Amino acid sequence: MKCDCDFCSLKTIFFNTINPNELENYCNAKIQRAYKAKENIIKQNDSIQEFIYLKEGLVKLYRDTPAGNQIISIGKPLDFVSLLSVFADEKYSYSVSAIKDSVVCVMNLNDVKKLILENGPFALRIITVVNKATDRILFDYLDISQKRLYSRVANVIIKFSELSQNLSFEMPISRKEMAQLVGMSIENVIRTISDLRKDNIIKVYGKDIEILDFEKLKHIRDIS
Amino acid sequence: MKCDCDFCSLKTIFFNTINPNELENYCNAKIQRAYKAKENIIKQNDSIQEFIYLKEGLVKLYRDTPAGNQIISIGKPLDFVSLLSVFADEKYSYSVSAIKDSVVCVMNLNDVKKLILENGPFALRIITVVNKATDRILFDYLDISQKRLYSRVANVIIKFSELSQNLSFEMPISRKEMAQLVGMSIENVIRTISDLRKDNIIKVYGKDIEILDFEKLKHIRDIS
DNA sequence: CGCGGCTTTGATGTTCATCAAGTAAAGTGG
DNA sequence: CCACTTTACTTGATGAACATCAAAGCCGCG
Repeated sequence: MKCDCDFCSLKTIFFNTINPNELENYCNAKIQRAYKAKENIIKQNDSIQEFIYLKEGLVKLYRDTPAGNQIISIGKPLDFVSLLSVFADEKYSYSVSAIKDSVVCVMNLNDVKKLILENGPFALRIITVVNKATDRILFDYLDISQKRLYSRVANVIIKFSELSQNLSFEMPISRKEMAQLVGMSIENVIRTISDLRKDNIIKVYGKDIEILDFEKLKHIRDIS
Repeated sequence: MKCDCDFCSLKTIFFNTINPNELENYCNAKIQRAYKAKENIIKQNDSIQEFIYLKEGLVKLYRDTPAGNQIISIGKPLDFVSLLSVFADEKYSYSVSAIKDSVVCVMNLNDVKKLILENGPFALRIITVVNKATDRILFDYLDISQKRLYSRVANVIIKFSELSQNLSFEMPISRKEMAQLVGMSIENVIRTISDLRKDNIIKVYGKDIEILDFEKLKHIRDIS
């Protein structure tokens, strides 16, 4: 299934550096793939052949480690999926799977490399975008590693609230995944959520969460 | 002070993509700077104007946070110093200072960007190198965040031993800096070093460390 | 010499993981 | 559609890992 570049919101991310007649070629080479929730998009140790970005849905980037799964990042629409190590490595050092039903756009990595070789503005654009994305992941990680459970959980709740653009939203990941994301045990994640509920900062009905006191929640995220 | 490109070992890192007559121009635009130990090379929030890499010495990349200094990475010769966010951001989000007396090579960032625009192979090369470096930092961080104090300290000792290419070496950073690097308290870092000494895995005379049982130390690094 | 910073050790308390046990929810086969 | 199984979620109790506090020794430096 080819994607229709004229209506693809992703085009502007980097294709505005390509002249219109060239663009046609790349659009024809680009394909879309749809995934159901929980399906695997990339598997750790797969060889990197494609350049992938997320058009619709929600995905998680995670590593399989001896200590269990570790979630590196949550990917939103317009994020790159084959983000890290695309140009750095031969193999993926992480997996990607769909949290919600998702649609990705795929280009052959060699085509992208060819573009970098031939098109200076495109090269500069992609360096900027990829670096920005990797930086965000690294600094987010540096930030939370200094914080305690309470702040980490508050951080996750705020992020997903912002993602849904609503104070009342459905948490798209399980408690277990929240634990893997903040690097703590399931039980303590749940306990912290319960504490926030008891303090009337949030309301909880299973996966449905409503933020009652956003200022207090932000304060909890930022302290210590 | 200009650097003599013919004898600069850094030339091959990325300048092999530039043709010899062009090279002369860039070499002339490139300058060297020397720093004494503890001097600041980059300050957090400085505007990013230069592309810097380390020719000699040893540096630390760190952030000033409300919870104190946090060391992100140790930079070795041939590492990029203006590593992260060079192309992603306007301002440095971290500081760099010399641990040992150091020499850096500096290019104007606009010159590098111009090279990317005009020289495809150079662009591809620099994407690869920068990404590889950032990836290493991120994945190192993901690794140690799953490990306990014992393993983290073992990890640091091994890294500096490998850096000096000797089982017996002088730890170039203070205990405090070790604590900032592994994200734990000074006291517990010291306690762990003492434990390793008591177990006859290392010998310690202040900053001088000798690894007695390298296999056991690697095992401690890798468990949990 | 004395001051401040770095290092070290012990004692104490906090934060968190783990274990155990139970409830709710969601899938599964008859 | 219901018994059955499995998986997700929740709470409490306990112990391990780690931070913090306190005190003392060491070393360099003005």
